[in-house]
Amino acid sequence: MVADLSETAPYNFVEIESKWRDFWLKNDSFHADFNSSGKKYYVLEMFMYPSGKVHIGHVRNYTIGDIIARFKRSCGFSVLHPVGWDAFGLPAENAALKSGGHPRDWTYKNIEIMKNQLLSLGFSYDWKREFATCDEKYYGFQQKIFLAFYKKGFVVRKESEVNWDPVDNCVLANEQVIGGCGWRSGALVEKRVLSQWFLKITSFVDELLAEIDNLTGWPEKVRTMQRNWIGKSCGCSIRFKTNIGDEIVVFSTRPDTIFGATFLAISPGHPLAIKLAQTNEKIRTFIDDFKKGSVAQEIFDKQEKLGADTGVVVEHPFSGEKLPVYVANFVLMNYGTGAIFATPAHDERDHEFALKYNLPIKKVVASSDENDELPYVGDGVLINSEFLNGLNVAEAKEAAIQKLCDIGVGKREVFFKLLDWGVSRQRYWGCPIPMIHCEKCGIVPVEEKDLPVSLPYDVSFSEAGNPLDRHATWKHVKCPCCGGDARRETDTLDTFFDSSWYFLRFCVNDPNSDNLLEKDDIKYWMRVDQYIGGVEHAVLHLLYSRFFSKALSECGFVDVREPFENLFTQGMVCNATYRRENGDWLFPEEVRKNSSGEYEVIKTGEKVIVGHLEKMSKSKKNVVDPDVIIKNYGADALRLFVVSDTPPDKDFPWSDEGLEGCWRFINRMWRLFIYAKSCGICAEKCGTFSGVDGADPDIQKLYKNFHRTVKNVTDSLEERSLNKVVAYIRDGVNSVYLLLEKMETNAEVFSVIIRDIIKMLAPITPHICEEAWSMFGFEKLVCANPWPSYNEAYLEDFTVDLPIQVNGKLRGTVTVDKDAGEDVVFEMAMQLPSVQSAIAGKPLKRKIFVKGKILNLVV
RNA sequence: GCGGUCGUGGCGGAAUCGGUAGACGCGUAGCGUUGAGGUCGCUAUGGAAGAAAUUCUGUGGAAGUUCAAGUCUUCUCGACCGCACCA
Repeated sequence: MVADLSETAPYNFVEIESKWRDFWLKNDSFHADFNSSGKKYYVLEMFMYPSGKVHIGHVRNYTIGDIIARFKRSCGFSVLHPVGWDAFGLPAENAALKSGGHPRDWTYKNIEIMKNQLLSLGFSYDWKREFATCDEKYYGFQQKIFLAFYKKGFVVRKESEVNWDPVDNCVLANEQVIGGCGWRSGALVEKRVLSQWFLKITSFVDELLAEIDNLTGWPEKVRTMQRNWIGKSCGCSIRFKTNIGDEIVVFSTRPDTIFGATFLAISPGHPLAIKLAQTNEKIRTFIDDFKKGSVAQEIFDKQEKLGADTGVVVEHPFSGEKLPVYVANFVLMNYGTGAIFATPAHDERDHEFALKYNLPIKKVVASSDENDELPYVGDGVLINSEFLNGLNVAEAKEAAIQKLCDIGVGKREVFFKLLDWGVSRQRYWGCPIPMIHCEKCGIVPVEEKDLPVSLPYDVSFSEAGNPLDRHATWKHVKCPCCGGDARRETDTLDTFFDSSWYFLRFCVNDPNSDNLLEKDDIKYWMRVDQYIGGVEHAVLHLLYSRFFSKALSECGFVDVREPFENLFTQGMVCNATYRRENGDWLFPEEVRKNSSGEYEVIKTGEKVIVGHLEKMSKSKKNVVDPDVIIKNYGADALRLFVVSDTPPDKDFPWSDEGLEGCWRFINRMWRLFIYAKSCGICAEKCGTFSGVDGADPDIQKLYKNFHRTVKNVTDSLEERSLNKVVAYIRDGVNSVYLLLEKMETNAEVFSVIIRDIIKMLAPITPHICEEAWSMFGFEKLVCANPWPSYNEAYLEDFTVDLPIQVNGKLRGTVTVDKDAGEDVVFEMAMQLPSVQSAIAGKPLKRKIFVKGKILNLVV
C-alpha cells in the first residue's frame, strides 16, 4: 500500500526555527576554531550598511555565503564566517537632519534591528567577532593605520582639482563618480580645487595591475574592470620648443605617427594656456566659455571639438617644421601632460578638429586595404616618415622613441588613469582624521598616546556644513609640537577607508585584543577563501582593499598582499514593475489581470503598463519584505528560494509562486521525515547497514543512483552552482518518494539515504534539517558531522540505454551491459524495426561505436 | 565607438570530453484522495500531424568542420553589462 502522507500535521516552522536559532546562539555553535590543526576556510560576505532594514538582496548574498560556510564546516574545515557593520556614512546624517535624532543613535538602533533580522534567517556567524566601524575601538585602530601610512609616505596632503558632490556636500574619490554623477546622491559632480588628504594608491600601481593576472579565482569581468580602471598606457613624452621660450611637453602612445603631426593641442587648464590668457583676449574668452560649459558627462562626451589658436608655434623635433599650438576643449588636464601632438590622419578627435579649423592632414600609416578611410588607426606600414618609412606600427614606435631619446627631447614614459585616492570628507559621521594644523609647525600628526580622536556626541545639525567645524571646543587643541594653539582636522575619512581592512580585524581571535592586527591570527585565516558581494564594488572597495593589504604589509602589520583568493559576485534580485500610463509606479497588489488577459488597476480599472523586471527598490514599488516572508513561510523556505532555479551570479527574478513551491518542498520534506520516523528510520540503523547486495532490485537501483546524487550535489556546491544543488537534491528526494512503500522493510538503506539527504540539505535549510537530525537520534549538530561520501563504483550503471543512430539521427535505444562490445550492440540494433526502416536496405558504409555511449550507423 | 558576457519550451533554467536536448522547479492539464475547494499523491506537458503506434521538426539567423554540433570555426542579428574625448 502506498503511504498516505496527506494527513501529516503541517510543519511548524515558527516553533522549530526559533528553537534552533536560540540553540545556535546560546551555544555559540559557529565560533571559528583557531586551534584546529586541520584546514581553514574563511568565507565572508561584504558587510552591510545599517540602513535600517535587511532587503532581499542581502538575504540572497548572505544565504550564498552561509551555504558555503556550513558546507565547508561539514567538509572538515575550520571555518571563519564573521559579520559586522559598515556603519559610518551619510545616510545617518541625512536621517538625523530629517528626524532630529543623532546619527550615532540612529546607526546603533538600526544595527540592533538588522541583527535580529539576520538572526531570524539562521546565518551561522561567529557573533563574538561582530563589530561596527563606528565603534570607537575600531576607528581608533583606523587612526593608528592612518598615522602609520602617513609615516611611510602613503598619506599626503595636496591641493588639487577634486570632485565635489553638491547634494552630499562633500568631496568624492574618482572611483565614486559614476558617469559624472555622485555614486550615492546621483548629483552632477562639480570640479573644485581644494586642499585634501590623499592615499597614494598610485605607489602600488604596478603591483595592483600585475597581480590581477594571478587572481584566477575572480570573475573575469571584475579583473577586466580593474585593469581598465588602472589604465596603463606606455609611450613617450616629447618636449617641444616654442617660439616664446616656453616648452610644451606632450605624451603620446603613438610616437610612430610623429611625422603626421600637424599641430599641437593643449588643455584649457594647461599652465601655458592660463599664462597666455592673461594677455590674449581670445584665449581668455575661450577658457572662460569652457569653464562655463556643462559638466554633465553625456553632454561632455558628445560635445563638439572646439579650440582657439594661440599664435604660438613649436618646432617639429625631426623636420623642424613649424606647428601651430591650439587650446582645445578635448584635451584633458588630468591625463598625461595635458598636451598632445595631433595627427589628424590617424586619430578621430584630431581629425574632427582639423576639419573644423582647416588644418593640414598628413597620412603617415598606409593600410593594406585601399578602402580604409581617414582617420585610420590600425596597423600598417609607415610612409612620409623619413627614417621610419617601411616599418610597421610597432617597429616604428620603438624606433621613434629611441631616436627621440637619442636627440634628447624624448623620454620613455608610462601613464596611468588611476589617480591617488582622495579620502577627506567634509562630514561629521566618519572616522576623524588624526591630524592637527598649527600656524607655526604646519601639519602635525596626533600623538599615538592621544588616540583615539573621538567623535564628539554633542553636535548640531541645524545648519548646513560640517558640524565638527562649528563645534565650540572640539577642534581647538594644543599643538603636540610647540604647545601653542592649533586646530584639529575637521574632515573625516571616506567610509571606503573603513571597509578596506575590516576583514583583517575579523581574523583577530580575541575581539577585545588591543593589538590592532594580530599577525599570527591573520596569517592563519587570510586570505579570504571566498568573498561574496555585488559587482558594483569592482573598482571601489575591491581595489581599495587590495591597495590596503599592500600598504599595511609595507607598514609591517600583515604579511598578505592580496586579500581575496576567490571572489563571487551575485546578481541582483529583481521583480516585476507596474506603472500607470502617466508613469506612476504601482504596487503589485494594486494591479490585477482582467478577463481579457490585460492588467488593470483594481480600484479604477485604468490600464496598467507592465514594465521589465527591475532591481527591487522602494521607488519602483516592487520590493518584497523579508520579515513578511519569514513570518508566512519561514526562513528555510526563503533561503531555499533565493538559491533555487537561477544561477547565483545572475539576476534573480522574484516570483510568489516560486516561493510557494519552496514552501511546499519544505513541507514535503517534513512529511517524509515524519513518515520515515514511523517506518523506524533512525541513527542506529545507519550503523547496522551493510550494503544492498541481494536486496530488492528497486532498492539497489535507488541506493546506487543516490551515490550519483551525492556526487552531483557536492560538485555543484564546489562550483557554486547552487541552483543545481537544489535541483539534484529534489531529484534525490523524488526518487525516495517513489519507493515509500518499501521504506519499512528496507529501513537500514533508507536510514542512510535520509541521513545523507539531511546533511546535504542542511546548509540551505538548516532549521528543519537540524530538527530532523535530532529527531532521528543523530549526534551533535548536522554540520559537525562529515559530508556524505559516494562510492565511485556506483556512479556508473551496469546497464545503459545505448542510443542507436542512423546517419546521426536517433532511431532507437538498446539496453545493454555498459561494457557491451560493438558486435553485440550492432546485432541488437539491427533487430529494431525503426533502425531497419531507416536503413531501408542500403549498404552500410561505416559503423561508429563508442563503448557505453553510442552506435551510429552510416549508410 | 571600445571591451566583456550571453541568446535553449509559456517562464526560471539543466545538458561533464562534441555522443538520447529540455534535468529540477514554476505554470498548465488529467486521474486519484476529499462532502466541496485547497492540501496531498501520481501522470502528462518543446512545436506540428495522427485515434494510436509513429513521423516530421526543433537550442536567435546563415554557412562550415564532423559519422555526430546547444557545445567547435567564420559571418550575422539581438540583449545585457562595463568603460568612454585616456593622447
